[in-house]
Amino acid sequence: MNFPSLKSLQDVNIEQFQHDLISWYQEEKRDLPWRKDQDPYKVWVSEIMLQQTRVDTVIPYFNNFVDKFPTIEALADAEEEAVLKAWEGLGYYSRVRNLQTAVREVKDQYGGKVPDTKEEISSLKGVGPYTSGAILSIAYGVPEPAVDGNVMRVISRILSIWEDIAKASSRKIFEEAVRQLISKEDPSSFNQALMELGALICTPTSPSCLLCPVRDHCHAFHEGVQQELPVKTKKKNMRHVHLGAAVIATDEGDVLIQKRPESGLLANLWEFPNVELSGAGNPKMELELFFRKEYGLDVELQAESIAKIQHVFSHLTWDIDVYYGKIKKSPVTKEKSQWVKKGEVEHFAFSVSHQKIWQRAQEEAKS
DNA sequence: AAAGCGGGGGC
DNA sequence: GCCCCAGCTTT
Repeated sequence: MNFPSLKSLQDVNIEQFQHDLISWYQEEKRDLPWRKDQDPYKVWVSEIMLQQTRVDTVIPYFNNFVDKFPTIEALADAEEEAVLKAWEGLGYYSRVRNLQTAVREVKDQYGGKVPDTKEEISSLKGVGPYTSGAILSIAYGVPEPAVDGNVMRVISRILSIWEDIAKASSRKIFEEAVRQLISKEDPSSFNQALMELGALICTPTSPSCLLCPVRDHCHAFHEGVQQELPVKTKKKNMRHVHLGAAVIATDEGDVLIQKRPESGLLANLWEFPNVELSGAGNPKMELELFFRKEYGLDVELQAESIAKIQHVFSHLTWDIDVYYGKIKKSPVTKEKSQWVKKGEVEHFAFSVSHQKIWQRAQEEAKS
């Protein structure tokens, strides 16, 4: 394959670059919980959590997760409900469902040992090009690239690469660059150093070039174009969905919840009954009709909504009108729905938007 | 190649 | 408000 944009590699003193980068990393690296050992399982968990998620967000989740599921075996044998609960609020929930699927595969097919070849590890559910390289280099010391958003940003500046990093095909260019730059003696520190540099120094906006340990190797800095790199085209507009949701409670202190479908958005998480509003009629009427048809319940909701909640996803926005209603307890006909005690709601995994709904409803119940 | 998939923080 | 974040899977 031909990489015309990598001619700048010839200008880089690779040995010196490795030394400057790794020395800085050894001196400045943050004390993070997944850096306490090289247990492949814990490296794996951390890398999945860190996908599209900041370090500060991940730290408490990681500590709780490895406390509850300390080994491959423990996670493989856990209930999915418990695993989702441990992931609650972290987002991209398919990550953890794929992780459990993959861990069970490791237990059954690899004797409980995380495989150490690119082919085997890449075949595991949820392990893509980045994660396989990260686990191989960090846990096993294999000199494989681990190219994430940080690395593309850093390398695009160092080598002055103007490819659009939003394109899937661009990743291979950066992998090839890293393959030539990576330290064979310490690929773990090298890969983590690139990401640490991207997080601490070579940031998306206003990079701290004057503090950069590899400034002397950086083409973008010498040309004064570090602010213009990387090139990244932007995404499309997002969709709005208008929902009506209701918290239905009995005098005995039960509330109605339901489980979302096993695929798609927020798969297998719990939520309060809700329906997409058509705009024909008012939300209260549409919701009451929905309860009659889907649950076989005659609900009289409060006339006014108790909250309007907007929740922004990466690809769509929910505008939720929240209602509250009291009802006599009676059997429900809808599948995957059930009455639960108010005090037990917290044992189920909800998306953040429905956690907000529950919080608001409890305030309403008190008043 | 493009779309679907969460949630939070920085500016 | 927009952009980004230690990306992967499905279509």
